Amino acid sequence: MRPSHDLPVDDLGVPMVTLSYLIKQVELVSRARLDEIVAAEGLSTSEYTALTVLGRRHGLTTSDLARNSFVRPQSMAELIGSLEQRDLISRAPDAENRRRMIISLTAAGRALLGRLRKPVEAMEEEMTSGLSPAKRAALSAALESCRVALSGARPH
Amino acid sequence: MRPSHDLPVDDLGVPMVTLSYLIKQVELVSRARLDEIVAAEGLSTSEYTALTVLGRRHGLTTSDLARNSFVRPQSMAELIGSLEQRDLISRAPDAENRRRMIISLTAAGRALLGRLRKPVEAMEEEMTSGLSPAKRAALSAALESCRVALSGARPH
DNA sequence: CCGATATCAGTTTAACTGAGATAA
DNA sequence: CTTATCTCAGTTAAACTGATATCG
Repeated sequence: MRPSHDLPVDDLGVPMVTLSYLIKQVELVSRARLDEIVAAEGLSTSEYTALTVLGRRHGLTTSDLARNSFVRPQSMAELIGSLEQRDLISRAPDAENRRRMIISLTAAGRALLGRLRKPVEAMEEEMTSGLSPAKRAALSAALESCRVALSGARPH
Repeated sequence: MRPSHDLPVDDLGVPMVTLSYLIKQVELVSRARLDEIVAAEGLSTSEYTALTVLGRRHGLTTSDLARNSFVRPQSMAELIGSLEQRDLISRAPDAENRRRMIISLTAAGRALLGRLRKPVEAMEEEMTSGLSPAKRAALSAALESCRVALSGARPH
């Protein structure tokens, strides 16, 4: 008899890996690759991620980015300050709420993202090389479903 | 005309989110939930993860676990030392290689994993509540394919 | 007055690098 | 001789908490 504290097993009794463990493992390997790619442009992966979010959505503040990355505003402020010093982003007070400092990519920031586009796409191509286009699309859709189900957040 | 440094867009010109970004986002939300769940038993998510790996595979050392989590052996040694002090794991020299210290779960460690099984499963159920069983299975398979494609392609 | 944002300051944590001993 | 493991020690990086000011 199997004790109740055993890990979940499949039909053959093989210990199963949880979905969150699999997600973490894929995140670890893709993160390691991304670290190398963006380091060539002097960026950390966290900085790169912030830049891509800023390239996709407009009118964001440091606090918005902090919530997006599950860190405190003070932590994100340090990262943003570094990007600002390097002229990859700029900030300007929101006309409607002068407490908010709206962040924008500079031309240099957009150019940097442009240089990283191909190598990042190549890494993702390699990562999904075992999947048909349909399965890859299903993977993205399933991940988005997981994100929404757990956070209740609005779609991108 | 769209400058070459623009981010990828879909057929409607909507900026697209990369797969690695989606994976990171799902990892962030599931990680936040897992943090809360395992904190009830005085664990960090990293500690919980190490315990689940040890519950699934036998004969592992600190260095093995470090490789699995992409950290240095010294970092994993600190985590393992803490689990050992709490009697959740024990270590014994490998008979065939007395330099290796093989880690095993103690009865207390297995019991702890047992107590966490249901709440963790409940979180994953919630995360995949928008997916059919077939789609959830496909998600796991696709993630495993991604992991192998990226990590199998490189030495070390 | 309250809530959100920004910012300054100090602290903690979890990783890191380096060095040295031992076993196969 | 080389490589892998373990361990001790110090360092760094990136988060954290706390406090303060301002805007709406």
